[in-house]
Amino acid sequence: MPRPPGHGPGFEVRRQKIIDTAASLFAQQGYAATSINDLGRAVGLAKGALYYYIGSKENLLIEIQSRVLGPLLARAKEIAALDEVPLLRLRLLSESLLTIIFRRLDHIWVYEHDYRSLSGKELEIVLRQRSDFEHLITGLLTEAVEEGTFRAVEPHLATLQFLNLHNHTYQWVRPDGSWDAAFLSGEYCSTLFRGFAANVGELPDVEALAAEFKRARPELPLDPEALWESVSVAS
Amino acid sequence: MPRPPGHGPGFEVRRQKIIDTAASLFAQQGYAATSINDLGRAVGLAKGALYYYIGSKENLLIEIQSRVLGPLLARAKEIAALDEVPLLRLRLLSESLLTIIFRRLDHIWVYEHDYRSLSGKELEIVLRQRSDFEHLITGLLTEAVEEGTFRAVEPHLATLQFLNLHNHTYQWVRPDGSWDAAFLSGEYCSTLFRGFAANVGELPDVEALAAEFKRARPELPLDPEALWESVSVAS
Amino acid sequence: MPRPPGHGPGFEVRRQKIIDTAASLFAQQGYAATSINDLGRAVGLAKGALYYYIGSKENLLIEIQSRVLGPLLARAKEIAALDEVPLLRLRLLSESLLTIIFRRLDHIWVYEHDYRSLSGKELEIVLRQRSDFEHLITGLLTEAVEEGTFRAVEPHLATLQFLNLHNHTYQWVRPDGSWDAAFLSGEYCSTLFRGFAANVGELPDVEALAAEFKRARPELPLDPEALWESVSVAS
Amino acid sequence: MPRPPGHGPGFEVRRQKIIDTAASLFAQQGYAATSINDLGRAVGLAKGALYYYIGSKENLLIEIQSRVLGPLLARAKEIAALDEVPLLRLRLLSESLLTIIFRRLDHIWVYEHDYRSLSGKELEIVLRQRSDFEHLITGLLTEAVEEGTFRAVEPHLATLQFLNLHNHTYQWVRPDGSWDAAFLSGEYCSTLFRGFAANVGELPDVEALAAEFKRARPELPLDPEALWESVSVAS
DNA sequence: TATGAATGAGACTTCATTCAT
DNA sequence: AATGAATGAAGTCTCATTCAT
Repeated sequence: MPRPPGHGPGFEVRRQKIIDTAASLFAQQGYAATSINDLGRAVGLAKGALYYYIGSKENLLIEIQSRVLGPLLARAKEIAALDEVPLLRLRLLSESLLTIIFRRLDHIWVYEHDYRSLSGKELEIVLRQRSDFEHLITGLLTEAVEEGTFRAVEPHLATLQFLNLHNHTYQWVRPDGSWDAAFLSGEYCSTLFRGFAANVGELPDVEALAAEFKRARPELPLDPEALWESVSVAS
Repeated sequence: MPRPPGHGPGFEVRRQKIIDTAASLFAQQGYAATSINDLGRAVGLAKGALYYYIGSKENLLIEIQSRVLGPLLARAKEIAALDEVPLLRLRLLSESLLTIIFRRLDHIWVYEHDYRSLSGKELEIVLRQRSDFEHLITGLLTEAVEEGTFRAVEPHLATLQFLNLHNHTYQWVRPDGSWDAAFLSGEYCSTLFRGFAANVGELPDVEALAAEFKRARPELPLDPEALWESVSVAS
Repeated sequence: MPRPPGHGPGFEVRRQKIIDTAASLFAQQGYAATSINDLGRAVGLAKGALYYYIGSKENLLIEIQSRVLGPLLARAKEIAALDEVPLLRLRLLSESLLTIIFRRLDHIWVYEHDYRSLSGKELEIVLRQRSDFEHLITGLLTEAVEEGTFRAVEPHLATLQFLNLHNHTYQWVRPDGSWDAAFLSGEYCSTLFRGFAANVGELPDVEALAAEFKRARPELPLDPEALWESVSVAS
Repeated sequence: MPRPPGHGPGFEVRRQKIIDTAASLFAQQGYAATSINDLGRAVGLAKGALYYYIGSKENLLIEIQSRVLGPLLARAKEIAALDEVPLLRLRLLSESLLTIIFRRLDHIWVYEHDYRSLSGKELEIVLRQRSDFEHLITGLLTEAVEEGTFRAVEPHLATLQFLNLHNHTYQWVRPDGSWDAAFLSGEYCSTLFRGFAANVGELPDVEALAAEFKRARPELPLDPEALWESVSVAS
């Protein structure tokens, strides 16, 4: 959502910093409870100048949502399309999701908490993207059932369990704590895969596969840092 | 936070109805986005009269929080104290939690979403109660590990998985859908217990135990209706 | 446009006074240049209370427009339907229009000046009503041409001349000056009727007819006071 | 209000174009409702540069007013001083006025609508010029009465009728419609002259006189184009 | 018990204007 | 000659709360 033409080189940089600050404030106090004045104070800019950068308060919310959903969906699609067993792809997708949660906890707070503050059209877009993400997971789970790795769990309900487990993490996680995204992903997947398994003894060693994959394909979609940066600055 | 003495008999009844309505509105639009005017319109009372009943807007939030946490904690303590195997107690606790979620989805929305709108002291109380609830679960999970039913999962992390799975349910559940609390509890516990099991083949048949328990002890803590009503009206 | 139910008896009275004051301020400074604060100061009410009465600033404009157009159109329809010669009806209509202009010069200023500040739907309504008014005049002028009293003037252009002459009056008229609506109407009609006449010598003595009509039918549509009051207070 | 000396040759040209654009925008949306940003977008100039040319927003209004009043008054004085019968001079003046209205409808809208947005001193100047214009007309009408062509109409009231008829035209006229300034002038003057005539049968054939005058003196004050251009660019 | 009326702070946003570069 | 950036006042409107009746 680039601003009208005719902006200096510093514009976009500063704009991104303002959105960063907004995400942080919204995460702490909530979108509705954060005033434009608060934001202005936090970034050291008068209200007028603020609007020069942001357009509107709701715009900030939109930007934050797309900062989360953009990289997430892009990454998820890449992973889902890999030529690997479904469990590995689920494991990679889990780690990507948790990585973003760890990396931008404030964005995730806003994403999870305040998406309903969006107005009609923007809300639709966000909801559709969320739905797209869900369907990718459902697809992978269905594959795992069909190939016999998982017992006959209902794919939709299994998807919801996958999402519950991951998406609620933002409520308590501390990015600087002793657990990181890779570890948590291993734990979550361990629980889910055993829980869904047709036969626990026959489950592939997903952690080994994931380690191998990361070693063999270090460039690709496994470092969320690069993707996040690229998307958020360009958005 | 009951009103000073000297109120007619209808006072408390009407007050509870107002809180019900408030919970519904807050759940739909969010606490911050719901005005006292909205509430007045919804209950058919002018603002002056409304304040006679509610004291303040934040008061409503406090009431709603305690309506959820009161019965939940009371129930959970009863269940944790039962003389049954840990897995059955976890299963009963799971169903209680989900039952409340199904029964009072609007309260849960507010509970999950807007607890951070509380001011210092009230927030502390809520957070402590939440922590108490967590510890009950951690205790049961620890028991299951110690008796060898579960493998050596880290109890705290296992607790968080249990809570993630249950607490995020409010985001998508439809109380009038095809799934009920008992079914969902069975599914969640199936996933978690298999996921945590030391040996899946040796897991007790928790569903059978739960059915037997409900048959043998129909009166006590398994019908959340009675408890909810008693607590919410008296609170 | 009555306010939501549940207002005391003084509400409507005060509301009308506020609209009066608004019309006066808008007439002096223009709609866009008059702030709600100005209005609040003028009526001695804080902003909050003001909005309790007015709903929105644009609402004031709508009310003022309808205060003018309501009585005007009602009166004009009555007059056009009278069983009198076209020239008398035109003369009566002229006097009604000028009477309203004299009586509520501030409303007319707003009506003529700021109708374009209305938003889409409300603007449409006003424009349609204006158009209805025009068509009544066109009808009467056409009658006068067809019966041979007027020469073959183009009715549309004749209508526009009638309206130009009357509607621009608000720009300079002083209600407390030496001319009143009846006099000015006589002058305007004298100019127009002679100007349009097929044969000036054969024109009826419209002033005599008007005097006779007022004497014979004093109750009906010739005293704008009553109509104005009734409409404006009830609106 | 020319800028301080030391401007390049293109300065004045560009400045005039900006005022043109401003007149167009003010006419469409009103002076108060048009922002400097709107103007900047319309002329393709950033705000800083805009201020280099315009000085202030009110300045634009002043320029537009004087663009209308300058040529109008100059022309009117020339015409009033002609050695022709009063009715011809009135007819020529009418056509000049309507020609300007047709030619620069947007300027006229601003002129008629927003002159009250001027501050004290500038407003005075405009009002005096308007008054000067009126007096020229009053003079001609008085002549016509004194020479017996017109009946004993009150010159001031007759002037106001003349002005009402002409000045309200901007409200509905379409410059690209089927009527042009000459035609409309003929119609208006026909109505007024017959309306004011002492004896309609003895009125001179003003249309013939006007045609003759235009043929005999094509160079002078009858083509408003030249005058407009000269005045507006030099102002 | 209940109401309508009033308040004043504060919300989001726009805008004319200035100025360093 | 021109720009992008910044300001601060002011604008419209909402809202939790209070209070006389």
